[in-house]
Parts: sequence; C-alpha cells; structure tokens
Amino acid sequence: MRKLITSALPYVNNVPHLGNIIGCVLSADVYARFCRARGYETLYVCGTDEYGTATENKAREEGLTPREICDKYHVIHRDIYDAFQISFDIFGRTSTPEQTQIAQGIFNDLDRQGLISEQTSQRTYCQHDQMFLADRYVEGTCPHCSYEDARGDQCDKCGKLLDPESLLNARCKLCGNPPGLKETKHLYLDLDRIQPRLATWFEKASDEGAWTRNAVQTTQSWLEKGLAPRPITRDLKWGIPVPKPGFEDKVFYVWFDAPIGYISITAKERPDWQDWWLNPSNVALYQFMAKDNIPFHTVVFPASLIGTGKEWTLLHHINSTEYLNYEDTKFSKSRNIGVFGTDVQTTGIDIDLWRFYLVSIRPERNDSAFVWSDFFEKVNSEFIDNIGNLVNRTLVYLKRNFQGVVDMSAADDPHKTFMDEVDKAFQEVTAQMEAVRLREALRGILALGNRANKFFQDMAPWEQIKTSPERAQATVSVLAHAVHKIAVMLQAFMPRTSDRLSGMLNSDITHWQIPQVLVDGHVIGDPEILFPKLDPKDAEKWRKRFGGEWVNPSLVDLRVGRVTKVSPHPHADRLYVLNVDLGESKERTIVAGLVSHYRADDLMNRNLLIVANLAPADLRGVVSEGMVLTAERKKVLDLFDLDRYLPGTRVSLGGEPVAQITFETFSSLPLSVKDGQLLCEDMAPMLGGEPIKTVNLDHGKVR
RNA sequence: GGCGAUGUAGCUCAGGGGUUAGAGCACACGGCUCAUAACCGUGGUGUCCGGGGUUCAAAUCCCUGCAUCGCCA
Repeated sequence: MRKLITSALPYVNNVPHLGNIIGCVLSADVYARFCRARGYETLYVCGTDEYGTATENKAREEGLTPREICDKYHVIHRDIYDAFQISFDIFGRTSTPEQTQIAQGIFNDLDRQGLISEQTSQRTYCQHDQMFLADRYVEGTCPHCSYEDARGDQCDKCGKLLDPESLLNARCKLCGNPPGLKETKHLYLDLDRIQPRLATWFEKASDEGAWTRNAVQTTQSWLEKGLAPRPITRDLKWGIPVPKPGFEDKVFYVWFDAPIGYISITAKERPDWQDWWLNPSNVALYQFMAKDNIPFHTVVFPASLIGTGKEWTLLHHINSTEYLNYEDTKFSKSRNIGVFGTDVQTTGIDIDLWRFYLVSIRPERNDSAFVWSDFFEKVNSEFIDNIGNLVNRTLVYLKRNFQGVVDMSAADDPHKTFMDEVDKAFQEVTAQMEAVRLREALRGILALGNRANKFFQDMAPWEQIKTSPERAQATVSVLAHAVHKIAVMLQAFMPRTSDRLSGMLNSDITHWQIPQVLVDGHVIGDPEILFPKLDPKDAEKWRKRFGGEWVNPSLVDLRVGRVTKVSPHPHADRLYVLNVDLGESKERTIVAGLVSHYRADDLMNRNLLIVANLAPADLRGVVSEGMVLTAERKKVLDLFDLDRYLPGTRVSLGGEPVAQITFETFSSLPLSVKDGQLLCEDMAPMLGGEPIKTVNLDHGKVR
C-alpha cells in the first residue's frame, strides 16, 4: 500500500507558531520519514493556502498585489519548515493553474451530478468602493456595549459575535462611507444530499483508519446535526473563477478550494498524480492537522469528492491533534506571545531538540503546553542524560579499550537476553509508529535507552575487562548494537542526530528494520558529544523574551470605596453613575453596570472594591475614574463584603502600584473567586491582614 | 444560553468494569565510576473532582452537581 501523507495547508499570511508546527507539519514529517525508511512508497505533500479574503485584505494593507503577498509569505513558510528539517516531497501552493483546472473540474462534476444549487441573498456592499465587504470590513457601534469601533464579525470590546447588519452607524472600513445592502447570487454545494453516502463512508473509514477520537466526535456531531447546503462562491477577485454563466465575477470560497490544493500541488510536480489521487485501492491517505481543521477533512472535502461520482482517493487515517498552549496562556500573534517559527533559529538551540520536545509533548488526547523550563528539563534529563550519555559512554569505551572494534563472539546468556530485549523494543516502537502513535513511540526509544544504561551498569565492563577482556568487548559491542537500533529509530524524530550517530558508528542508517549491521570486526568511527546540556538560566531568559507582556499584579491599586451617591446614567439604561469616597480629598465618579443586579438603595453607603488607578474612560458620555469589581457566575453577580473597612483602605498585592494602568493590562490579570475568597492567580490579596470574601458567591470570575 | 472536552501522585500526563491504579520528572536514601556531576537500585504519598445509580464488582458505564477550557448563538 502506498502512503500519501498531507499536512494541513497553512494559510499563507499567518506565520506558524510551535503549535501549528507540531500539529501538522512536524507530525506528518515524523510519520513520512518512518514510512520511507520502512520502504513504503511515500509521498508527503504540503503547501501554502493562498486564495481568499484575508490575502486580499493583507495585500491592500501592505500596498502589494495578492500575488506579491503570497510570494512573500510562501518563502517565509518554506524557510521555517526547512529549518525544522521537514522532508516534504512537494511543498507547493494553491494559486496555480493546476489548482484552477482541478477545482473547476471537481465543481463541474458536482454540477453535472445535480449537487449544485443557487441562492440569492442580501450582503453588505460599498457603493463607493464598488465591492462587497467582508464582515470585518464593516465597522460601527456595537449594539450590545456601544463600543464605537466594533467590527462586523465581532466586537473587540465586549467580545460578542455580530452580524454586519446589526451594527449601528455602520461604515466601510476602507472609505468610511455607510455601506448598503445589495442582492447577490451564490452557488451552494448540497451537502444534505451527499450526507447518506458520506455517512456510510464515514462509518467504514473511521473504523478502518483508526481515526483520532476528536475527529470521530466532531464528524459525528456534524452528521447528527444534519448537513446543509453550503455556499461555495464569494464576491472576490483573488480566487478561482467559477466556470458557470452568470458567475463570471465570482470566485470559489476558500474552504471549497483549499483541500483541493493537496491534489493540485501534487499535480503540478508529478505527471503521475492520478496514480496517487485517483487510486483508492492502492493508496492510503494519511492527513495531519489540528482539531480546528477536522470538519473540512472529514465532511466537506470527502463530500465534495464523493459527490463527483469519481473514484477519488479518500481519507484513510486522520491524525488530528488538540491544541498546544504556550506557558500558562495561548499563542497569540497579535499580543506577541509565544514562539513562532521564525524565532526558533534565533535561540541557537539545535532543531532536533525542538523536534524532540515538541513530539514528546504532542497534544494527542488533551491540550498540552510548551513550557520553557519543561523544555530544558526534558531535553536534559530525558534525552541528554539518557540517550546522549549512553551513546558517549558506549562508544568511548569501545574506542578506547578495543580500538573501536565490534566483537560479540564472547557474548553469553545475559548478552543474548539483552539483544532480544532490544529487538523486542524495536518491534514495539515500530508497531506504535505504524499506528501513528508518535509520542508513545518516542517514549519507547527512551525506555530502550534506560534499559541499555542498566545493562551497562549491571555488566560492569570496567570489572569484566580485568578478568575477561573479550567479555567486556562483547558487552560494549552489544551496547553499540543497541545504540545503532536507537539511531535507526531516531531518524524519524531527530534526523540530524541520527545522521551524526551514523557517522560515529561508521554505519549507514536508512532502513527501519532489524539490521544485521555491526558484525564482528566492524570498526566504529569517532565518538563525540551529542549535545551539551541546556542551561536552565537560558530557559528563563527565553521565557521572558517571548512572553509578551506579563502583568505584575502589584501594579494595580485596589482600594475600598464607599458609595456616597447613586444616579442613573443619562445615556445608558444599564449603567449607574456612582460617587465614590476613596479616602481622597475629592470623591470620584465611577460608572458601573450594576443596574440589572442592584437597586440604587442597595448600593448607597456600601463599600465596594475599586480599581483606583485605571486610566479614566469615557463611558457613553460620562468619564469614569475607576472600576467597580464584582464576582460573577452564570449571570449571578455578587459584591465583596467590605463594610467593616474604612474608605481608601488599600488592598495588599505585594508591591507599589503605578500611577495608571490601562484597561487591557488590568483585564489580563487572573482574578477569580474560589471558596468565597478573592484570588489573583494562586495568591490571595489581603485587606488589613485578612483575605477578601464575597457576600454570597463561592466561585466565579471577577471583573 | 446551547454544545462539547477535561478533572488520576508535588508537577506533566497515560490508562480504563475484575489482583495491591501506572509512567516520566521532582524529592529522599544507598550503590557504581566506563561516561556529559552522568548511570543503577530502593522508597513513599493518591477520597482516580463531589454526590447518587447500574453491577457480584465502578477510577472505568449512567445520572447529577462543581471546577477548568473550548466552540457556537
């Protein structure tokens, strides 16, 4: 069976971070290297996904054409994957003539099968710019929180998802004019009519291909909800023209054409592409991605192919990871948090160590996290101390005492038992690899390293050599054999390291099989230190450097404030305007959204927890000089029990607050209520030596 | 509000109706010296989130609650 391997096509404008890399490209690479070494006919395909609105917008922002943008970013991707030693057979792109031809072909087949329908709808359109506007290119006032610069897809202030039509005072982001609505006609793929065939295929394929759990669940939930026709065209220019009369000014929607990229990228480089993509009985398709991409690969793409009525090669095994987080937060390009592909080389840490760590924390069943201290610890204690030291002590001993000559002729029972164990471990790791359980397989290699170290210790060749040098030679020769096996298996995970081991052993390492190399009389090469240990101090350095802005809780000035006046907000039904005594010469005006939870009388003369050094903000015409903190859980709001304190009492957060912090900075503080007590991360802020309690609520968020 | 995932050792996680529940790391003690202060051995702790149910038997299956996270409206 041939192995056709793909990793999700990264969208061209996004610089991939470590999570993207382990999620698709690196995982697929490890598997592809394994397949080649096993002797399977293997093709590993990837490339950048280039069409669509996001590229058009990016081009406009940077003053380039979409083509230029794609050229620019395609190279960035290619360089990153080169640095990671990703062994693509083909790394292409979707903006090619082959893509157009194949996507249009698939569309025509679907149309011929009667699976394409037309629907007319109203969409936002800018008269001035003569174009339909993507949701986020419409801006206006949020109907929920009155934030004036809300985008048409989502409000940045309150986070609610929006329709562009629901914005008040909507305007075009490009020219500022109010957009109108314009009728437009689009083509839909009738997924509902393909569903029965898709469901049959899914039952069989998910079982035979041993799909990952999240893939099965996601697909099931889509099928249970029932598939609906999905639009496959858009009013854009940067895309594949729709080959149908009446749709000359439209292109295919990216989700329709992106997966077709796998096929066209192959077709561009390989005249025999149909032997791969239209050959289901001889080709097993393995697709790697993170969980957000699942439905496109298990529902939309297979449905498109099934609908054509042709014999396309359909997904055999989907390998979808969960997410990789970063330290105790998420990767975020906009906040500049996390390690991105372009950063990796600047650290000077060997790429194989990155590969090693990323695979060993691969989020296979749960989300996991990249943590710098953990990275360094795992590399040092699990790899260098174990494998690195094993390699060194074995080869140095063999070289120094026996001129590097392998000779197992004096081997007796313990040696033979150990050799059997090595072969058994090798077979177990092989089985894990076949099942694409990469993390387990890597563990198996490390376990073998452990076992070999133990053998070294138990046999004590430094004792053997005194009485029976040939037994000592057999011992280290057998150990060299184990190192060789480890090197063979490491080739999938740490290719350069495997190459170096090949040199040290003076033996080719390519085939993943039980090899009869290192025969008696074989002379090994010169051993060298595999890796120096990583310095934990550097871990801290890099963590700070890539951490984005960490908010020090002690910057916040939290104080007790007594309410002296409560009035309704002149322009907002849900807001109160409070006068608050913070123990200063002048009372402050603070706007609080407590109307739906507390009557004015309830608040009068009450002590509240106030953020006193927040930058003043204009909330619908009233300037608020602080913020009231509340605990909340499931729409139930609660205040803190503070009435016994004097107004102005400062909450101790372990430092001196700064003069002013922004709302954003404040929001990133990890405040919560647990067991009725206010917590900042794990620390309990204190007031007059006591923790701060809520009135009623046990658990909740604080804001 | 809806849907979903997760909750197991100090930490990161694996497992999953059936002996005394596991691994790695960390920790402690002992041993060894070929080796990158590496290696080997020994050791402990667990309300397997709480409650209820099904069962001869539940950490595992079902219901419910709590917590955390995600997606959607």
